[in-house]
Amino acid sequence: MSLKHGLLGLLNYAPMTGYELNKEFNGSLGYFWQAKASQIYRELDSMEQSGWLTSKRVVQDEKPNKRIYSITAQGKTEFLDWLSSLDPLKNLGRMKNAFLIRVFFGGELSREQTLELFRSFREIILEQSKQMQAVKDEINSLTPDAGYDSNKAVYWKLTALSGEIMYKANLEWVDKAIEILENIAEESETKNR
Amino acid sequence: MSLKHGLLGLLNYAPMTGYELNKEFNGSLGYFWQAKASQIYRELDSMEQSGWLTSKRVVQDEKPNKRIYSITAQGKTEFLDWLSSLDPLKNLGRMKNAFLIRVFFGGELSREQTLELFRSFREIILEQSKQMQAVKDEINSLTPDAGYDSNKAVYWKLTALSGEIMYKANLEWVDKAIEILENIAEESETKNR
DNA sequence: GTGTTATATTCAACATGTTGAATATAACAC
DNA sequence: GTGTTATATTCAACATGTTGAATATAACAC
Repeated sequence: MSLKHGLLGLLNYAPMTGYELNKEFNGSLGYFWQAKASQIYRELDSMEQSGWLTSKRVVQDEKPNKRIYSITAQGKTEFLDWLSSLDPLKNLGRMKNAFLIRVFFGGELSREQTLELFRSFREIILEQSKQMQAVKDEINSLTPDAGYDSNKAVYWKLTALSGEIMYKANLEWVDKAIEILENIAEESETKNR
Repeated sequence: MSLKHGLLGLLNYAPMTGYELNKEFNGSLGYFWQAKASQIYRELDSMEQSGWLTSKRVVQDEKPNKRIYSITAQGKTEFLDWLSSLDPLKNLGRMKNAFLIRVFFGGELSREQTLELFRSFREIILEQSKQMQAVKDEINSLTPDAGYDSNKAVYWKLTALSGEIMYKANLEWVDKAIEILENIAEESETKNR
């Protein structure tokens, strides 16, 4: 139930339309949880039915009508309960990593093919880690004016730090893996001479 | 489509029943991709309908009947195509991390509450990293007899190495986070004196 | 002038994942 | 003797996630 609660948390800051939420989401939570706009709208619907939100339709002339969502008292309770509960932590930490499934079956490919996979993967991780770094710099450059809240910023920085450390570790692993595979390739070449 | 292809890869080693596949899965791919038995049975059904598998029903006296699945030529092609394709890599690397959603909203809780969250999270990660370590030791102790295949083992070791490095990085982050939060707590205490 | 982006949803169809109940017997643990 | 584990699926219901089409206008870029 992370997406619903993430949206609830954003609406806890201020009422918003689905469109605005989608943008907010992509600029913050989106770095560690992905969701399409169509999913967000559907979740908002279901949250309203649960009584966590209310919505007001605003008629506009020149643009499509919009619907502004606000969190209810019940929604706030739900959000804070979820946020502070130690229970759902148990399911966390278990990582899902589709690339490792392919690595696991690497023996079915040639060494050149697996090396190519690893090199492509390396580029993707490197690209993402650069984006992460940019976000980190942005957060660190926030100044106490313009809605800056040092208490919130501490936690935003911690999420960016996690991204930084995890990408670094992933790169370290890819590099080690490439090195190992290249050495094996060389060894068998030497043998074949 | 990782689960289907993961199961395909296991059936590429040998024909198996859903029950056996579930056990195999939990002892290997399950470390980086989770699936319930009921999901596995359903996927097998759908894979058979796609022509990737065939199944044979085996009647047993004392135990429930079982169904043995075998990979087809079409299934093998599908598996190898998936394994070597560079295309699906693009969606990878994007991490989903439900704990970070909660960290992001840490400002809504008291410092003691967030510290409690981090400490609980630390225990969970530590526990999982120990399990990972046990698996790593197991793989490393494999010897060339008993179905050991040094080419496969290289890749199994690489998956275990990834787990090791990622858990280590996650622990490094949690420790840093706890340190940061404790220092802030102290500072505000000092101010309040 | 032509194409793209921003605005603001809604909808359908399908894929993937979770929870838990139901069935039935043998073997092993305490 | 009583409870748990292993064997071997099947099923229903629901939750979550993905893909892509549909609608309509204004503003900006080249």
